[in-house]
Amino acid sequence: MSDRTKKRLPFLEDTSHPHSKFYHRKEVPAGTVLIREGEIAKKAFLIEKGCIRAWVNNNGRDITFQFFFENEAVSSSESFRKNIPSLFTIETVEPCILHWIYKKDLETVVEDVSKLPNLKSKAIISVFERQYQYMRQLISFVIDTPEQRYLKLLLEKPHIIRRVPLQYIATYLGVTPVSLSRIRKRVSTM
Amino acid sequence: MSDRTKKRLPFLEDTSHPHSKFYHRKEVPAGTVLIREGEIAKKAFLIEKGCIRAWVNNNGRDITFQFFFENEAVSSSESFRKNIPSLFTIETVEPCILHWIYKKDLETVVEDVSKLPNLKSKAIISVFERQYQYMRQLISFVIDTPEQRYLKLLLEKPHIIRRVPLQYIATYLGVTPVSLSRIRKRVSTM
DNA sequence: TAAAGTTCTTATCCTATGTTAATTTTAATA
DNA sequence: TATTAAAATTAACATAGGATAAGAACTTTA
Repeated sequence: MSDRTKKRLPFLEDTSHPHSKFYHRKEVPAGTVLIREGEIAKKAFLIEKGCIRAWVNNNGRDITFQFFFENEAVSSSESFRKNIPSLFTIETVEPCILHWIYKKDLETVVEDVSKLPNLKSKAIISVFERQYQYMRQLISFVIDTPEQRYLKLLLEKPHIIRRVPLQYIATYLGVTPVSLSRIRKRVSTM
Repeated sequence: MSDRTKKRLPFLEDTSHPHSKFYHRKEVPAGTVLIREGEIAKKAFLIEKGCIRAWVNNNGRDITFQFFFENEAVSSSESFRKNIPSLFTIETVEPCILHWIYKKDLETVVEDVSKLPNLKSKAIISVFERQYQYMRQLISFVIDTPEQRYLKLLLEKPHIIRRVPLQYIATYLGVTPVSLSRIRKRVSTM
């Protein structure tokens, strides 16, 4: 019997350790949804044991774009930081032992960042922003075709189309310049 | 004449402002390399004016995976943080006005993170780590075929292959389960 | 062990992209 | 403005991947 086909375990008692770094600990079965797409994340998780995936719904099919394993931290960081709906669902793939902390308990971290001297604060915030952009770009690669990525770029970031040579945009979209040229022709005659 | 086809400007004098957030300011022509793939980043940049791309060399061809514009911060953050060779080149697409700070001047930021209480430090470091993973995954999408991504996964993260059902791995690689099944067959008979 | 359900594989057909090369268009330089 | 160079488009061909459906293999449950 492989790890992932073990019988789903019942929830165990909460075995909180008030002095540990993460305050809550629980075993959950495979297939447990920790954060659901569209909801606002209230917890951040640390995986003691098990495997988790992050996925987005694309026309009714779930598209996985990230896996997490032991000793990795997992949360929908933009949702968590900004109180906005999560772009994706976080779900266990195997039965897991998880630690988590509630947003309110972690909030001091986020607040303190903004209290740092200006430059430091800016530096850390820019890392968060960059991460968010990378994630969105990655999700676009797993759910969209090159043509869809081009159309999104045209709609969402027209300044890139205007200011950047086609050859660079092509590779950015994951295709050759020749193919992007064909896509543009196809799109313009629609 | 479009922005990007303006004549390349000569380097101007350094107009440092000791009391500004970023200490150095310079105009550079289009096509200027700010950080070269394989070198260790010593500076972080802020774009006052212009456009920058990040690209990786793939068999002699450059593959762009990110653009940066006005008021965005740019650096090879892993190279910067860990003194390791940069995975990519950072190059101006248009003539740019840039501000930068040297690593040694910013080092207090990074150091201070590690002096934060344990949990805060861990949280911020995990954001850096996550960003690095997103970036690598993104680069893999722009430079590799699905088959190459599968082979890399097999080599670099065999635990994912072992522990995760094929249907999830397929979408993670950007293909359908049917296609991944074909790829596995193709690969196993080589 | 048998039955049912799920996951994975295989087959067919179609289409979009890669590759290479030639041509046209646009931009840079004298 | 003329010349040259670079970038973008187009054409032709080969191929990998998407969609759908059917079959095989594997798991779970009774």
